[in-house]
Amino acid sequence: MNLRQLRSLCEIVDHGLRISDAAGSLHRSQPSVTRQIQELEKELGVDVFLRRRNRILEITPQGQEILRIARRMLLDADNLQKVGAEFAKVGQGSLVVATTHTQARYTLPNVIRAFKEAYPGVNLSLRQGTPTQCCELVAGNRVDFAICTEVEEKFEGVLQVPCYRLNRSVITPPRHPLLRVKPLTLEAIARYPVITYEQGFSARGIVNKAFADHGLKPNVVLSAIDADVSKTYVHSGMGIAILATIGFDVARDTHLRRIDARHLFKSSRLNIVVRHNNYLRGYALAFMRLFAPRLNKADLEGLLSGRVSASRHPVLPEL
Amino acid sequence: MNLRQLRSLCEIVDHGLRISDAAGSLHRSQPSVTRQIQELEKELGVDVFLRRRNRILEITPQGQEILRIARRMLLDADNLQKVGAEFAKVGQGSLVVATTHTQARYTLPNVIRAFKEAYPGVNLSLRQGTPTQCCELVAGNRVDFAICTEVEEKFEGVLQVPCYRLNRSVITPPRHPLLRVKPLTLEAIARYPVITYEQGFSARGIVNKAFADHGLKPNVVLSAIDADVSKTYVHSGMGIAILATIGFDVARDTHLRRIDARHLFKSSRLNIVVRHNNYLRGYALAFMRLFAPRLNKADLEGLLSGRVSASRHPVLPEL
DNA sequence: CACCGTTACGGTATCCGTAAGGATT
DNA sequence: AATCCTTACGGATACCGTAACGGTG
Repeated sequence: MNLRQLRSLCEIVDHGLRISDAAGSLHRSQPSVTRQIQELEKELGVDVFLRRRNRILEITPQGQEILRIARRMLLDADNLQKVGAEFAKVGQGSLVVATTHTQARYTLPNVIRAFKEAYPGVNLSLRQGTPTQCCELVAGNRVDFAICTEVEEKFEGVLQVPCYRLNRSVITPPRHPLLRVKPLTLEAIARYPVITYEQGFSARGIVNKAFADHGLKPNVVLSAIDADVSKTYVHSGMGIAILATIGFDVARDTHLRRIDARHLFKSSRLNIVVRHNNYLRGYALAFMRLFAPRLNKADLEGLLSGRVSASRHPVLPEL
Repeated sequence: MNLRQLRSLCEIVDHGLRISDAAGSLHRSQPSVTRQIQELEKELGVDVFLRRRNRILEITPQGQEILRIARRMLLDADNLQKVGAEFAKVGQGSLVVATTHTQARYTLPNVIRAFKEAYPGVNLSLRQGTPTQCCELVAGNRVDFAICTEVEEKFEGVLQVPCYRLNRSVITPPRHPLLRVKPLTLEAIARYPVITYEQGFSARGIVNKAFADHGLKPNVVLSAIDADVSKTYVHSGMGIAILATIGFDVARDTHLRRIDARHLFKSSRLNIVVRHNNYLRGYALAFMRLFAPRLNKADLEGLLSGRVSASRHPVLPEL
């Protein structure tokens, strides 16, 4: 058995069971890939694919099982490379972090500045998406880790480590009638057109639920994935926004007003999202600790290797 | 990178950093093994071993990290073979279970009888040892799983799944004065010579602690690893024995008497011990369920893959 | 000198790509 | 006809084992 064979297997599956496509992506000739699979099947003594006259129809149950293990092995092969890179050139390499707009724009700038200073040799890049997309990137090992609010779905092999608690605020234009409602109520908010996050963000679910629980139906005039877009429309008078408090920048958003609404909406958790059994280079752990200093290296490695499991309801600092 | 290189690495480490020995065990020439390591080091760009003039002194920290991952990959390679065997010949193959004397002799006979009937094609073998030895066998992937009482030490990658609770009884010859002490007390027991398990069994620790907590010091005249040996000496009048209740066979031990002592000694847990990320063939899971029907296949697989973590204090049936 | 790991070399087995074949839509 | 997987074949490559080499106790 052979890693090449396993790579072929995974690539075929990832390309919708088309050997030719897999071959292209592997930079191999197509017959070569065919043979890898044949030899794997011969050695394990099982059919991995269900064929019908020179055509692959589906993967067998055995194949599924084999695929799962193969993927883990390839991930480990990748990990070995990373270990090599880590020790060959400590502090040099690349780091890819997936995150949402809000975090990229409001939470991470300080972290990134500090990181760049500490690790000038690391090529840092951010991939932006919804929390769900971030988790998918982590699951597929396309990024080193993600920083985003929690996601309901479970992703195979993906671990969410809660770091902070995010509260909500209502953002209004200056002299908005809501500014005089004290304390702020959901009923009051529901009287005005609302701008908030799109489906797919946990915030959206929380906002919806809060209103629904009070038998209210907010008038959502715009869903955005982006706090800046939301604020732009608030400023233009289209409505008020319900955003994470961190999305309001006291220094720059002087043309807007913020009303704390933590008593109205459930807070959500801001997580670091990592892949199980993924080797994280030293500077990746350093980035995480810059983001959440309370994280402890040993704990994190325990979590990653699956030896320890995360406590489900830790006390989290607010951001 | 390839699996041969990783196998060489592990074998070298397992043979005390002697390449020649590793080569022998791998059925390869010694230069071949040397080259595997050189190529691995070249490809990863790290020194795995610290050499000093043609002699390997130790493994580098990088090497340690690499070794960990390599071992996991080789385990997975093994798992792939098992998946193959499983589907090629369902219900044929071999199963190796580590256990202690007491379980082999008193708990497992029924399980094994049922198993043999259900899977006549499986070559079942038992390896006997102390609980600690059983865990070591699991850790080293030398057995499929183990059934034994709990051990204090943590073994890397080894998972203990509690299944039953074991109580203690005092075993005496007929007409022993203790038989008239009701209720039985530790003070009463301490007046007589005691036979119990050797160090290394959780029972020994529990027994010692029970006496110590009452400021008593039992007069242990013999430590055995074996309930049958203990009973033999009880019968010969050497003393009374403190054993797991299951170690008393009402039908056959007519020449002995049993006094329930569950109120005096902490019960201990009887666990199934499995290795993390180990593929268990269908009949291995079947064996476990014959032993502990409350085990659920999906749960077990969840545990094995590390997705779920075991509840630490489940309610257990008594055996 | 016995032992151990590294280097050098020649033969073999493996694996790749090209080309051709058979089946399906 | 176009697409897709499989089989066949020649050449390059990788890998193994033997033998020779250099340190070490």
